[in-house]
Amino acid sequence: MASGSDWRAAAISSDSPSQPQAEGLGPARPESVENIDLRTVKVLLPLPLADAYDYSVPDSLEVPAGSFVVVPLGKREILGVVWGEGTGEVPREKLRDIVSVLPARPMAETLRRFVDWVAAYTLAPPGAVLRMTMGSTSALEAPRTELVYRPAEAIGDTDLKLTAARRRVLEALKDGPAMPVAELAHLAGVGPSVVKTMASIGLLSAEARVMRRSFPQPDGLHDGPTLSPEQRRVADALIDKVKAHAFSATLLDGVPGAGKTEVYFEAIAATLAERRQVLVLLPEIALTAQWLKRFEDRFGAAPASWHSDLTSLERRETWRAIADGRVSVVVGARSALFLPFADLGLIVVDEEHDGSFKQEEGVTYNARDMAVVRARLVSAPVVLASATPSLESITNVTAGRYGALHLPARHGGQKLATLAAVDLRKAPPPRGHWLSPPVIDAMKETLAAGEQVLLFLNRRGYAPITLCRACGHGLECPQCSAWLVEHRFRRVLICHHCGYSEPPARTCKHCGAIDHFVACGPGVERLAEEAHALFPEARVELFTSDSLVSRAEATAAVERMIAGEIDILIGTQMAAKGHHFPNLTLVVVVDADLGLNGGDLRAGERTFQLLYQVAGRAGRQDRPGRALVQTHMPEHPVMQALVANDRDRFVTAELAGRAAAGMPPYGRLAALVVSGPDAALVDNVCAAIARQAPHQPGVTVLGPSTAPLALLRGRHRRRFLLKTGRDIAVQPLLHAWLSKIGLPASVRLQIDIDPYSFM
DNA sequence: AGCACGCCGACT
DNA sequence: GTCGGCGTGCTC
Repeated sequence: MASGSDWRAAAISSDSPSQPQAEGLGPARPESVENIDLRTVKVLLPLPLADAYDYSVPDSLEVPAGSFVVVPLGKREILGVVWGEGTGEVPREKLRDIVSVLPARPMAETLRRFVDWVAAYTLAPPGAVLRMTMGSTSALEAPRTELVYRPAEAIGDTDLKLTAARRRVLEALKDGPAMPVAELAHLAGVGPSVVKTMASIGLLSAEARVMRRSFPQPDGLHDGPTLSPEQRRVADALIDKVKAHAFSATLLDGVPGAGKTEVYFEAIAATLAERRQVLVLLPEIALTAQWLKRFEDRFGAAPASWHSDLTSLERRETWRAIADGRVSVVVGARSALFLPFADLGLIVVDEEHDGSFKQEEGVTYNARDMAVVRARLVSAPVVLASATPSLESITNVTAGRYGALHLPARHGGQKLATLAAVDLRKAPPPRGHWLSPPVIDAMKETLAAGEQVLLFLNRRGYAPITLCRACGHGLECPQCSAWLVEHRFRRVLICHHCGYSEPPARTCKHCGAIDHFVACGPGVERLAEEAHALFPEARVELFTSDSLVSRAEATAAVERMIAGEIDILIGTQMAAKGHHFPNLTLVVVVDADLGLNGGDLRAGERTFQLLYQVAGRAGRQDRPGRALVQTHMPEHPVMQALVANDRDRFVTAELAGRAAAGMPPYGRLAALVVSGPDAALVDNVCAAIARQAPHQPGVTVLGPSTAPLALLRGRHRRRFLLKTGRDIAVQPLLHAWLSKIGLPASVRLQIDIDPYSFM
């Protein structure tokens, strides 16, 4: 895992701002005799270092706070940001001069404070957070240039060389701007070599021009959809918040189809009218062609998008355009939160309940929560939109920390799907199969009516475990303790945690038995096989991150589904998000218990959210859909609320459980993961950590336990869970506790504040 | 994050 | 004998 969350680096950093000055030194800047004429500044580097470094400033340079500067570090030169006055704590002989200041506008103070805030909250080194704001390492490299050509000043005595082609080139340039080769050659109807030759013999002069991608400007002037009176009221309330130019946090809550997107689009239009910038955060998976099309229909142009598959050139162009204020709307996944907006006027977090806003590696932040922090720092409104708000947000509304706007279901809108549990104890599927008889009957009816079926299962691959029937040995990843998952279509065994893969073998390494491997448990591929066997005529398709590798493939699959070219769609989480399939009338949750029993705090919440979304989307006006939920525990309160599709009842049941357990949102959690290649050494460190564990009211330390993946990428892992009351600040507590622990170099300690996944 | 330094295995 | 693997430590 990235060393970005190595707390040792962070620990020192959160100390030093409060560190008293050395004795006898002046209050603001130490001024010992030899330092009196030396200007120094703190420069934060985009590296996981403990803190900013001091550098001396040559007389010729002006370096206001926020300046992007090149500084020497060891024997290389890297880009950093001036973070403030020098500390004066570094001996003069270690100080080195800043090399240069980049001609870019300095990083805004609000963004610098945001970096510090996120670093302090997540206990990550500030440099690791800074790195996220720099977008890509090359974001500030000199912009690309291209050569443009204009007629040379004096061409008097070169008449003899003016061929017809050359004349056309000069004609094309007459009175117009200088042009790059390709454009000029095209316009003059000549080959590029003509232009090049003319430049080399002095008929044309060339100069370098900065290339800048231009971004189309969305505007709010296009006609929006006609809003219902309720939608208008909610939209107006959001517009007022935009116009206030002040911080506010608002939960925008409404069932699927109630018009949340249309309503926050109105707030976006209002922000554009104020000539300020907008950031829309979406879960990676929800940034779909459908969403972009809706945006373009309303605003006449696409927003700038920021996601993981941008090329480095696109990243650089987009980053700079945002910093220059040439981009007015950015839509992106969580990392877009760290972009250098010139004048941010509104943040929207759509699908705010979605777990993918939580970054699990490196700096472990939750983009939804940090969006509220950034909005506060820039004095702008933030809107959290969801049909199934997270329990955290619901609690924040109840406590008065966030406002709430509710969109009622549209009158005459589509009917909700009917939900029913299928008790797997009473109607079990045949051995080795996963679809129960009632589900198969429902599938038959649906297919007979020419309608579509979605089988939902959150297990990739063919089967979660492969066992040897002769000795019972399961196939495990050699680097992790996770099972290897068979991907039968691709003929490989894959570790879903580290990506390790190997070809399927016929011989068991443990007992030597040949061809005794057997797949255990359900996976989407196996489900596809079962569906195919049951309905040989039906067109079955997989919708998973393994079968759809690119954005384009995913889009194409969605289009095939809408066009009715698929009868049975089988998918993981990916299939459940953001799509509306009008002819889909049966949704089957193949194993709802997977979500309820994983020892995962939010499993029930996720299952509920999934079903609620699905229930709101399946079917159409004349033929409402239905959803069948296969479970072994239909009497579980969460399952009952789920089948009743009763959000309030679910929230009440789930919150009661959380309160009883002192879990979020009623308490705070932090996970500590200790890892290293030597298990005994890791255990020693854990023993030391356990000995120093804080004892105070409202604080519980659980662990050490072997982390759910006891061996990950060759490192043995142990986990502590720190549980405290809401009123306790976790960071100082962790700080005081862990600063007493000496860590051997090979052992790493990672901290995850507000963990999501318990894996 | 890089990059060097350092201490153990197979070779131009 | 050295070339080179990556564990460990440092960079104002």
